[in-house]
Amino acid sequence: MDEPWRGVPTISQVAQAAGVSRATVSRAFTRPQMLSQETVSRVKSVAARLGYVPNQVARALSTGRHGNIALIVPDVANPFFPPLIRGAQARADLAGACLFLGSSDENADREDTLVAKFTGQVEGVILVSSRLDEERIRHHAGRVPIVLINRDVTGLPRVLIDTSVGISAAVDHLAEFGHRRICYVAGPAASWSNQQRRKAMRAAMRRRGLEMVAVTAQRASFEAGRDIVAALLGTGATAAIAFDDVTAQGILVALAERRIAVPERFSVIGCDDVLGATTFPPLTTVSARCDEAGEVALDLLGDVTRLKAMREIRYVLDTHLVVRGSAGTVPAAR
Amino acid sequence: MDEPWRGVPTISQVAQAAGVSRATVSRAFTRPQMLSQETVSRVKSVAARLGYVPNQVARALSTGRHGNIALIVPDVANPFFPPLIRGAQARADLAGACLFLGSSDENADREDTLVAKFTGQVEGVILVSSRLDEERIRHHAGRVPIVLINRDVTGLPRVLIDTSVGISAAVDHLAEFGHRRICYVAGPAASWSNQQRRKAMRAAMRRRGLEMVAVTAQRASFEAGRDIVAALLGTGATAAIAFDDVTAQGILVALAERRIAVPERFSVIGCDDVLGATTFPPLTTVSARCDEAGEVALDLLGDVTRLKAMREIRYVLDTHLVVRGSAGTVPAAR
DNA sequence: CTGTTAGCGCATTCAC
DNA sequence: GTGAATGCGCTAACAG
Repeated sequence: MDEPWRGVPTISQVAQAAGVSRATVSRAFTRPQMLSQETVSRVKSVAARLGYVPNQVARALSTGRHGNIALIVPDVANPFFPPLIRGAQARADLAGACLFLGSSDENADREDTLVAKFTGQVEGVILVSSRLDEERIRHHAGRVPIVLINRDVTGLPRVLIDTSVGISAAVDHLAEFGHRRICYVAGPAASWSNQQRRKAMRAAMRRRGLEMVAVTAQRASFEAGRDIVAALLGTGATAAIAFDDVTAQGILVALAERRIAVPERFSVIGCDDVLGATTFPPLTTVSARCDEAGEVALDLLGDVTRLKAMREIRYVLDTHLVVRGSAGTVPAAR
Repeated sequence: MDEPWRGVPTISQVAQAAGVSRATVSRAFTRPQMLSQETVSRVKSVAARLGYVPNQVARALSTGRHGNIALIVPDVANPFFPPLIRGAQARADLAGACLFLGSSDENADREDTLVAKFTGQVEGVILVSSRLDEERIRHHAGRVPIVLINRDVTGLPRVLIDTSVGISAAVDHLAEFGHRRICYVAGPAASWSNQQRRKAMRAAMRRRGLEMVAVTAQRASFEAGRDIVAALLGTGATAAIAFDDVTAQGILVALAERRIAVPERFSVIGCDDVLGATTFPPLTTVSARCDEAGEVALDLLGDVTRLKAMREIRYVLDTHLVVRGSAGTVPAAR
C-alpha cells in the first residue's frame, strides 16, 4: 500500500469522467445555481463516486481567501485559555473556517515567530493576552488583520475583559468581612490583565481607605502561587486577591500545607472563574466570560476581513464576583 | 487606511526590482547554496526592503507540501489534552510546521466533519482518543496520513498510553491498605482508554481475588464525577479508581460535601496525573506521559509522510503509580 | 551559477 | 447553461 492518500482526484478527472468541462465542475461546487439541476446532480454524483473533494490550497491561491484563522495564546495548559479556544473553535466551525493554534509559552520572541509563521497562511490572527510590545503588534497588524484579546492597543480591534468591577466587588466583599490590609498577588508584568487588575484593586482599596500591599508571582501558575505564600504571609495581610484562579489555587494548597485554614484564618479570592467549584475550599472569584471573548474575537475578525478595513473596535466584556467559600471573616474580628 | 495588509509584494516584483529572474528569487529563499553569495544577499536585501515574504499557499500548491498538520482532540478543556497539545506544538515548531486544532466535543459526527475539513489542507492528522468507529478511521486514513493516540487500530501508526501496569499498581496499593471491594468509575464507552483501563483493573482484581464493582460516569468531567458518588457509595465499595483525574476530582469534592473524609473513610485514585498536587487531598494517581504522546505522534507523522508509506507502528508508553494522599487504610480495619 | 519554460488545481472572465 | 482561455504565486526541470 504505497501512498494510499495520493489517490485524490483533481477537478480535471471529474470533468472528464462526467463529460463536462472543468469550469462546470468548479461551478457545480461553488455556484450550483448557475447550472441546470441535472448537470449539478450528475457532476456531484460522479465526484462522489470518484471521491473528489476540492483542493483547498488551489482554491485559496485562486480566490485569495481560504478562511483559515490563527489563534495564539501564551500557554495552552493554562485553564484560562481552553474555554476561550473552544469559543473561537465553535464560531470558526459556523463560518466554515479552520483554526491554527499557537502557544507562545509566555515568550514574546516565540510569539513573534509564531505570528510571522502564520501570516500569509491565514486571513487573520487573534492574539490572546499578547506579550508583544505595541510596536511589534502594530507591525504585524500592517501585514495581516489582527484582533486582540485582553490587550488594549489603540487603533486595533480588541476585546477586553474588564475585571475592574469584579475586583471592586471583591474588595467590598473582603472589607465587609473586616479585612483592612489586603494583598494583591500579581501575575506577569507584561500582561495587560495584570496591570488592569492591579490598578482596579488600588483604586478600590483607596476608595475604601484600606491598605494595599502586593507581592509578585513569577508566572501565572500553580507553583508560582504556592511559592509566593511565604512572602504573602510576610506582608501581614489577612486576605489576598490573586491575579488568577490558578495562582489562587497554589496559594490555597500552600496554606493547607501550613495548616492555615481558609477562610477562617486567611481569605483568598481568585480571578477568571476557570476552576469552578473544583478547589477546596471552593474558590470565591471574579468571573470572566472567557469563552465569550473567543467567540466575539472570531466574529470581529470576520467583520474586519469582510469589510476589508480595520475599524477601531473596543469590545468590553464585564465581570462580577462569584462568592463561594474561600473568603470570610477576618481572624482578629472573630 | 484601506486594506493595509494587501500590500504584500510577489516574487515577480522582487525579481524585477533586483534585476533577476523569478526563479533566482525563489532559489534565494529555498536553496541559497545554489546561488552565489552576492546574488543571495542582493536579492534578500531587496526583498527585505520591499517587505517580501514567500506566499505559503502558492508554494504549497506548487510543491504539494506545506508542513501543516492537524490535531483533533475530544475536548480542549479537558486537562488531559493541553499537555499533549503542547508537546505536539513543540515538535511542530522544530519541524517548521503549523498546527491546526480541532475539538470534536466528544462527538463522532463532529470529529468526522473536522477530519474532512482538514484533509487536503494538511499533510497529516493526529487523532487523539478518537470516538470514530474503525471503518471511518480507515476511510480517512486512505485519504490522508493519520496517526492515532490512545486508539488501537491494526495497520495504522498509533501511540498508546498503557495504563495497565499503573492500574495494577493502584489495585495493589489499595489491597495493601486492606480494601477488598473496589469500584471502577468508568468514562466514555467509546474511549479506548476506558476499555483498556477497565480490563486492566478487572484482571488485577481477579489476580488478587478482590471484588470489583463498577459505575459509569456519563462523560469525563468534574460534574460527572460529582454526580456519580451516590451510586458509588451505593456499591458498598471502600475505594474507587476513576477513569481519569477530572472525574476523580469530582468524586473528591462530592465526598467532601458529604463530610466523608478522604482517605480516612474512602480512598480514591485517579488516572493521567494531569492535576498534580492541586487537589485536596492531593490525588494518588496513575501517571501517564501525555506530553510525550503528543511529541511522539508528531514525529511519527513526520516519518510517515517522509517515507511516503504507512507503516505498522505501535508505540507504547508506560505508566506508574504516583502515590499522594487520597488513598489510605480501609475504614473497617482502622 | 542563472534564465526559460511549464505546470500545481482551481475560479473566473469572456464567448458561444 | 456551458466551454475555452487566462492567471493566482511559486517551484521544478531543463537549458545555457
